[in-house]
Parts: sequence; C-alpha cells; structure tokens
Amino acid sequence: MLKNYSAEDKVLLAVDCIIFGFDNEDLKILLIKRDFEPEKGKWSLIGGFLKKNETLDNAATRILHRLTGVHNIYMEQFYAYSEVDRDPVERTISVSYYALINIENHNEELSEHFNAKWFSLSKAPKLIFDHNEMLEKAIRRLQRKARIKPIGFELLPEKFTMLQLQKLYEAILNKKIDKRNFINKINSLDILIKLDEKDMTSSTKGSFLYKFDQEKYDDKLMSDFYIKL
Amino acid sequence: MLKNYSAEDKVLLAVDCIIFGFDNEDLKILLIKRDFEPEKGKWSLIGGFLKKNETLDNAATRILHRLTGVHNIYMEQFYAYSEVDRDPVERTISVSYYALINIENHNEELSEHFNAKWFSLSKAPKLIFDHNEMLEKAIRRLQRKARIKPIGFELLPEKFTMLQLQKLYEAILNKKIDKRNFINKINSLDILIKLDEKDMTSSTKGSFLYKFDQEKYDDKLMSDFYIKL
DNA sequence: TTTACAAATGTAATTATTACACTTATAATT
DNA sequence: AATTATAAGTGTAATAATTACATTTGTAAA
Repeated sequence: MLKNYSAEDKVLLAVDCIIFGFDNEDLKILLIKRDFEPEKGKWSLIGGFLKKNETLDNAATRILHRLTGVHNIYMEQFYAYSEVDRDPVERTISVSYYALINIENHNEELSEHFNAKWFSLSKAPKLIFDHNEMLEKAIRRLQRKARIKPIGFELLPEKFTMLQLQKLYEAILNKKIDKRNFINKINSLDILIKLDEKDMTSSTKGSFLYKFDQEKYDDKLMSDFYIKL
Repeated sequence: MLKNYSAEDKVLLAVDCIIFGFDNEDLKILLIKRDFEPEKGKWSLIGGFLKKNETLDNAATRILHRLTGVHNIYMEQFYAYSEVDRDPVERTISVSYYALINIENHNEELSEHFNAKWFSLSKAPKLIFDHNEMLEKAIRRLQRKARIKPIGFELLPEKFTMLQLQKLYEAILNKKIDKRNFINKINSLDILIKLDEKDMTSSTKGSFLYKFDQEKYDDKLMSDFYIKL
C-alpha cells in the first residue's frame, strides 16, 4: 500500500477574491469590513479557507456565491501569496482569484449582512495584510486579459450600448478612448449583435443596444486576438 | 491574544517546476524519472513540498538549485492545481512555476544523479498526475510573457548571435520568422549591445555577437512593450 | 584565384492606428 | 408647428507598423 507524506509540513490554504463590478462610470471592487480580530474594523478582500474535499475553484465559487448571491460568476485564479508572516494569526498561504460581476445582479441584502461595500478603484481604502498587493496584481491581470479575451462583457448587463462598452474599457484600461475609433475597432472584431431596440434613457434620440455574440466569438479562432486601444 | 484557525483543514502544498532550456535548436524541458512510488519509472516534473518557514518562491528556488546547481534562476509562479485526487497518495495542492535556464550552465552530474533528462517539447513523454496540463499552461504563459518582456535572454549565453536569438523566438512561439523582419524588429527595440566580437563557428564570414542591455531596458518605461512577431 | 557558405542589408506594398468635427434623430419647450 | 437642446451616429486623411521579398558581402578553404 502507498505510504502517505506524513513527514511533510501541512499549511492552511485560503482563497481571497477580488470582485470587480462596473456601474457605467467606474470600475469598482467589493470589500468587506472585518468584524473579527485581527484587524477588526479594517477593510478586506473577501476570503475563506479551502476545505478538505473541494478544489480551489470550488472554494472561490462558494465564497463568491455566499457574499453576492450570484451563481456562475466569471472568475480566474491569478496568484498564490505565501510570505511566512502574511497572516499574523497563523501561517496561511492565500490563492487569489479575481471575479467579474454585473453589479446589478448582486444581492444587496447579502452584501449588507457582510458589511460589504463597493469602492471605486481610485478610492479604495488601505486593506489588511497583503490585500492591496493582490488588488494591484488583479488590476494588471484584468487589464491584460481584457485585451486578449472579451471578458469585459461579464461586467455589463446582457444588452448594452456602445457608450457603456466604451466607458467600461476606459475604466478597465484607465484611459480615455476616442469614440469613433473605439466603435470602428469593436465593429471590426465582429462579435456583437446589434439589436433593433434602443435605450431611450440617455438621450432623446436613443442609442442602439447590442449584445455579445458568444457563438460568433467561439467560431472564430481568436487565439491571436489582441485589442490594441 | 489571537486565537488560531484551528477549526480549519490543513493541506500539503507542493511546488512543481517546469524548467525550460534552449540548445540553439529546440526549446527543451528538464524532466526526471521517478525512482519511488507511486508512478515509479514514469517521467515527472521536478517538485517538492513547501516547508514551514519558507515562501513558495523560496521553495521553488531551493528545488531548482538542488536539481540544476544553478543559482539566480529566472522563474515565475503561474498556477495552483488543486483537484482533490490529483495525487493518489494524499491530498496535495501544487503551485507550479516555470523557470528558464541557460542549458550550458546546469550541472550535468546533478541531473544524472536525479535521473533527469532534457526533452524537446515536441518529444516530451506522458507525465504523471496533472503534469502535462501544467506543462501546456507553462508553454502558453512563456509564449505570452516572451512578447511582453525580454525574458528569452535568460535562455541564451551572455553573448549570442542574431540567428540564435531568432531561433529561440521561433522555438518559443513555435513559428518561422523572416530573418530581416526579425532583425529590424529587435533593433528597433534598442535593447541590445552589438559587440565587436564575432562568432566564427557558424560561417567563414562570422556573425556579430550581441548582449542584452539591461540598463537600457530598465531606463525605458516598457510597460506597453509588445513584440508582435 | 575561385568557390562555397552563411551573414548582412533595404524597400515597396499593405495594413493598422490615430486624429479629428459635423450631421442626425427625437423629445421637450415655446 | 417651429425651435431648441442633447447625445448618437458617422468617415477620412495622415501616420505608423507590418509584411513580403532577393542580392551583396566577407572569409576560409580548396
């Protein structure tokens, strides 16, 4: 029979999640105010410990659902943090994920229950432990990923206007983009469906609504896809 | 005093390393033939367990040094694998790293001692556990990283010819590149020093040697750097 | 002196990116 | 019915980047 690895050290494994949302203006992150020690009262990413019989993805999914009430959240693992003293209570390695959620879908009552609050990236507070470092890396990953895959659509309602999409890219990339160039670029990718409907809330003229065409995207072999903006 | 997290499950944390090298022809990886159960006699990435008082980077450095004898190896953490049954002996989460080493520098005796062997990517054998999955992800990361940062130089001797550099990029990106376009592109980046020396082994005419100009690279703010090839 | 061999070099055509301003459609107001 | 106010929608010329492609050069060996 196989021996086990009993001579080796075991550690606690945590999962921490950077939850990105978008409110048509700014890119935001969902943070919680800790109500337990250590660092009680400080702002923190949401996290939890990996359990015996779940994968890291399972754990992240569980944690994300518990805080937001949303299922099928787009998420991506991005880095493992392992400084020996990163958690003052006990040695804990943290595997971090970023997640994108449509800010309209999340359950506000749940957020309130956890003392959670959306912060604009530019106004994010100082976080506990190494969470600011995680946040910065998550932003860089998101920026890069957004040029390689059309993940941004996760942050928008199903139907959206070109202006919404542009504002989202501006928020992610943190730069102003020319309207005509943006529209031409997006249209040339040929992955949106233009609907007959218009959004009439923003102007008298109304602006056409679009949705993401997953099939068209899947059909194209978009491994070389790079959105230069 | 702070309580600990005693109610939570602890796990074994391993580090597995994909070691890339280059022999002026092919991109290679260093694998070891396991001489212990389970999967004795099968090919495997090199790995080890995280110890109590070291970071994951420490562990990867330790493991890489033990196998190759090389210090200051370029390495990058890239993903944590956590399927519950990925290791049949006992639940183990593995954090994977890829490393780039100049194939000439590594200690062959050590490699022999560990039953290690270089394999061309195209001829890599089936590996244990989820190691093939790790390898594939490592290759994709390397390909992407090589376009964003001039990491390729880690795989070459200090002085190298343009043809060597081109062959390296061809091996990493797995595609043929036009010689004139490649040279023009690299020269336009302006991060190489052309030496007066020539390598005379490859032709009667000889070909100029270059070295990477770390200072020039650091001086440029190369965050938008993208090598399209 | 000739030969053989890889190194070195430039340009024109195509494609992608950028910068930039006016017209259109509609609801609300007069 | 006409006017106004507001954001949506649209195109082009200039510039920059990428691609495709063939000949000349320098040296050692024959």
